[in-house]
Amino acid sequence: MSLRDRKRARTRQALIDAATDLFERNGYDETTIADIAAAAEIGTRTFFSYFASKEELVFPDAESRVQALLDALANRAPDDRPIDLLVRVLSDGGEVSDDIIGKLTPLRMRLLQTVPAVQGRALQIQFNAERRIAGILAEAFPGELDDVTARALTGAFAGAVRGASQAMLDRPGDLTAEQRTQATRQAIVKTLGPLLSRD
Amino acid sequence: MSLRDRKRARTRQALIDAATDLFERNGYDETTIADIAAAAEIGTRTFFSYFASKEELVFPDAESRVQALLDALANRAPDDRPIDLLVRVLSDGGEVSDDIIGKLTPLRMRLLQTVPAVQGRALQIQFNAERRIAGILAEAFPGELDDVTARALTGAFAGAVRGASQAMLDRPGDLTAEQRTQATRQAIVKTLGPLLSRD
DNA sequence: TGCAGATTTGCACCTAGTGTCATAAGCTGC
DNA sequence: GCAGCTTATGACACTAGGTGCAAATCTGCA
Repeated sequence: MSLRDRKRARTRQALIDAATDLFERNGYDETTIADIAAAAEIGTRTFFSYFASKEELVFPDAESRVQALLDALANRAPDDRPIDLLVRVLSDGGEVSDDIIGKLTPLRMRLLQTVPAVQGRALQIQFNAERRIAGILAEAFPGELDDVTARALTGAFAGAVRGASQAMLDRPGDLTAEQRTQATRQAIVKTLGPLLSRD
Repeated sequence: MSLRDRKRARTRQALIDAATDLFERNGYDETTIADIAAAAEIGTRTFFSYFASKEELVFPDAESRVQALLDALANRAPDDRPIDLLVRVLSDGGEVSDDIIGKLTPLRMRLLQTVPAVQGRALQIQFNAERRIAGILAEAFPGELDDVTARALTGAFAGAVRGASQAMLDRPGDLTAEQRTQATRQAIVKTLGPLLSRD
């Protein structure tokens, strides 16, 4: 990794850290890009060579996460059905704890529920991921799964996960992450059970 | 309906028409709100008392459509399961041809595929609708369906419909609306079949 | 060291969107 | 049909996100 790349990575991380901090302290809408850039000690204009918009800051590793999902789709057991792959790859709510549960993850949860722009962007990212996942799925099961059906299946599964997760977040009370995951999983099984069981 | 209301409705429609026209002729991004307001002969500031943003122009009847779906959920047969309600209410792709297939509907399709902001907003609208539908569903089947499961089920169905519809749109070729609907329906049945069949 | 290519950044500019406020228009009771 | 209230309108000023451009700066490499 060249000096250039290392420096760039450092600046990028500095932006994420600065933004996380400012969002938490002053709120998302109240924090301007100029603020963030200043905190990371770069020019305002330069910000946009790192992130295309303020929302992107909340999903800094979106692409690598999606890529990880796609890669995970590659290794499959001989008797895997499409749904088995989806379960294995997406069952943990799509929330692969890629980052080491830094300060950003809980913040993101909060912003998802409070800032429309962030929610919209998240849905878009997930939607695009679904498209790519379905593409791979259709490729992996030629004959068995045409692209429209693959898309429907992926959408159904992702929709169930998203719905259950969201409902859990809406539900008040002090539940541990463990409990939430468990309840989410249970709701999905209850919903899609017939699709999951063999024969 | 008072003169005030009629006038307001007329202005609102004028804005939609003007926007539709301008979007079609010059493109979405190239059309400014000032342009639209000028074409509808109102002040730029006044635009925002009719629509909160440019995207909203593309979904002028979103709220009434969702409301129609929610109302449709009310009349159910004695032996309807939750999934039966969802099928009946959402199976036509959520695309109730409420407006008389004016120029806006095909334009919306195009914008959905080309303008990220529009796509994001559409997903948000659908997502919120899912929340409300799930709420009604959970209420309608107490004991049987807790709110998390209701959300998962609604998400799954809506996700399947959305996925299949999107895949159909991605698919090139000159298919009639009829053919598309048919293929979409078929993919959904193929995907969710086990959930739909009784016992 | 010196050059080529990439990065940074200031500057000017455009558009979306909001707050404020004076004015105009519609409504309601008499 | 008029007085008084409410609501809609639009002008003005302003903030913030975002882009294009060109000069300045930095890095990689010979």
